[in-house]
Amino acid sequence: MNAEHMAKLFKILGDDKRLRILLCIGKNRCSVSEIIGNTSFSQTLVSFHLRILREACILKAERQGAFIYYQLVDAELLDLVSKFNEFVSKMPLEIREEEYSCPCPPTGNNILTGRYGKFSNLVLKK
Amino acid sequence: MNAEHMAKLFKILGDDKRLRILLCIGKNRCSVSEIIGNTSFSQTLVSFHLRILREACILKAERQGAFIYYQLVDAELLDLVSKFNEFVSKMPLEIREEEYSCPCPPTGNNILTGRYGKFSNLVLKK
DNA sequence: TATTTATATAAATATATACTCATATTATAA
DNA sequence: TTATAATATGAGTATATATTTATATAAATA
Repeated sequence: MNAEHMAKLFKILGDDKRLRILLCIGKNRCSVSEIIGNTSFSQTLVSFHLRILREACILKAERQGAFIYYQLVDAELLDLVSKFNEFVSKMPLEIREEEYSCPCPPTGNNILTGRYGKFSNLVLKK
Repeated sequence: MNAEHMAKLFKILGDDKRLRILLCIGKNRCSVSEIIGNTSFSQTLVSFHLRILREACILKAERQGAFIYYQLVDAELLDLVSKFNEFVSKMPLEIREEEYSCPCPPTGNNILTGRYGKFSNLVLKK
C-alpha cells in the first residue's frame, strides 16, 4: 500500500465541507449554483473546494452555457465513502463528538498505569 | 451520511506518517519500539501520532512491563483502507504526484473556456 | 453594447495541524 | 537505590489548510 498517495486522498476527504459538497453531488451532475443552494456555503468557498476536488481528479467539470456542471470522475468513490460511513457509525462515540478524546487513558487514569480504554476495562498484565 | 464524523476519521487517516504507523501495526500487536524501528520516525513523533490514533479510538494500547503494545480497535478499518488503496492506484496519476494538479483545466486552457480534463478532451457543449 | 448572472482565482488572513524540544513517568536492571 | 530503557506529554514552533476579500472571466440578457 502506498501511504503517501492514500494520505492525499484521505486528506482531501478529511474536510466536512468538501465531503458535503461531494455527497451533495452524489452520482449526479450538479451546477455550482445547485451546490451553493444545497449547502448554503458561500460561492467562493464552494469554488475553492471544487477546485481542490477537481485538481485531485475526484471531480470533473463541464461548462454548459453560463453554468458549470460537476460530477465524480469515478463514482465508485461514493460507495467507498458509504462504507466508511457505516464504519464510523459503529465506532465509539468519541470520534463523533466535538472534542473527541477516547478515554484511553480515561479521566483520572493514565496510559502508563495500565488501566484505560472505555470498552476493554484493561488491567495491568504482568 | 454524517459528513462531520466521516471527515474526522478521514482527517486522521490523511497523514502519511500516521498511515504508515497504522499499516505497520496492521492486524498485529506492536510495541512502540517496533513501530519506531520499522518506520524510523522519532520516538516523540511516533508517540504523538499514536496518541492521536488512540484518542480517536482507532488504536488501543496495553502495557506489558516496560513496553506498550498497540493494536487496532476494529481491524476492519484495514480492509477499508486497503479498498481505498486499490481505488487510489486506479486514479489518474496527478493525485499521486508530489504537486498533484489534475490538468482540469490543463495548462494553457482554462475551465472557463470549456476545454479541460486530461481524459475527457471536453469541448464546449452548447 | 452595457448590465447581470454564474463562476473562478489570487492574495490576505485565520486557524488547525504536524513536528520538535525538554522533561516526566514507569518498569527493569545493575 | 541508582541508572537505564521504554514511553508519554506539554508547550513552543513551523507549516499547511481553510476561509474571506476583492477582483476577474465568460455567457446571457436587456
